[in-house]
Amino acid sequence: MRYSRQRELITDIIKNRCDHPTADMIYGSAREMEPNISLGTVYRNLKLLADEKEIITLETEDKKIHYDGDTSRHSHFICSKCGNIIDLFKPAKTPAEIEELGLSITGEKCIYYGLCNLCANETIE
Amino acid sequence: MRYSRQRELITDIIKNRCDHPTADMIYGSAREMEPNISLGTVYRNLKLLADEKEIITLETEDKKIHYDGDTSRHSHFICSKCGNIIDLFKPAKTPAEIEELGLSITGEKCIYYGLCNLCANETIE
DNA sequence: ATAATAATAGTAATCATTACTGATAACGAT
DNA sequence: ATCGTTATCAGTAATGATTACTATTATTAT
Repeated sequence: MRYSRQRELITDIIKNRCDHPTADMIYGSAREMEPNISLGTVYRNLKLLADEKEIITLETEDKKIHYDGDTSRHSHFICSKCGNIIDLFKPAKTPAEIEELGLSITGEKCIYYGLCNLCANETIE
Repeated sequence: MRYSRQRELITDIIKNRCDHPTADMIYGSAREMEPNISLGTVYRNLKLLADEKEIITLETEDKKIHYDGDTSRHSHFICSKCGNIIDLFKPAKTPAEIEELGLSITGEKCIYYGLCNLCANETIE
């Protein structure tokens, strides 16, 4: 894999964000530094980085892939009202039980749904 | 919500399958009973049933929505080779911990990835 | 520096899903 | 039971995120 300025930029953007941006959002950020960068380049590199396990993908109900630069074991909480994605601490509870079935776990995606604090308060008011 | 023969058929199909079919697969099954049923009808009713929480959706890496007629708390194991989806027992371990953060959980999606038994054996041979 | 070729910008194509439209069917009121 | 209202349907067109394609540019080993 050759070096490319564009890929380094995309990697930096994801690794330095604590939200879970879509390709389009990353494209927007990238254009601030690299105005001519192509959306296709963003998608191609996101897929590359995901294949290399440099980043994680989250398939959500908004039909867009969200990317996460934090590859440590952790799960996510998605607000069912606003769709906001919040990082949760490492759960990793049942894997042992699952491996007793003969299934070897190489990754996990654990998502909980509900209202985030902001939206829960909104509803009350 | 009015009764419709098509919706009943779609509901029956999902509830009586233990796999996690896509809209297209359900459409295929439905056409065996109802040859003129429309793909749009299948999609519309799947969305309706999901909104009513009669069924569950699974957003996976194959970019297709998979549907699950079992709405009881359970998680899924997806083979990263063949994409096969296997039901797992109820994990539901950390919700209490999560709710301590002030987040109220109304649903969860917990997916583990790895090789299913079939694919694991294939690799060895 | 040069050649070989990975990576890019820009655009076209793909494909799951959704929206639209005129026809059909469910069902409460008569 | 028929009628009128309107949800639902079949069929098709549109949408939109993602991927593929192509000519050009940039990286890197020699």
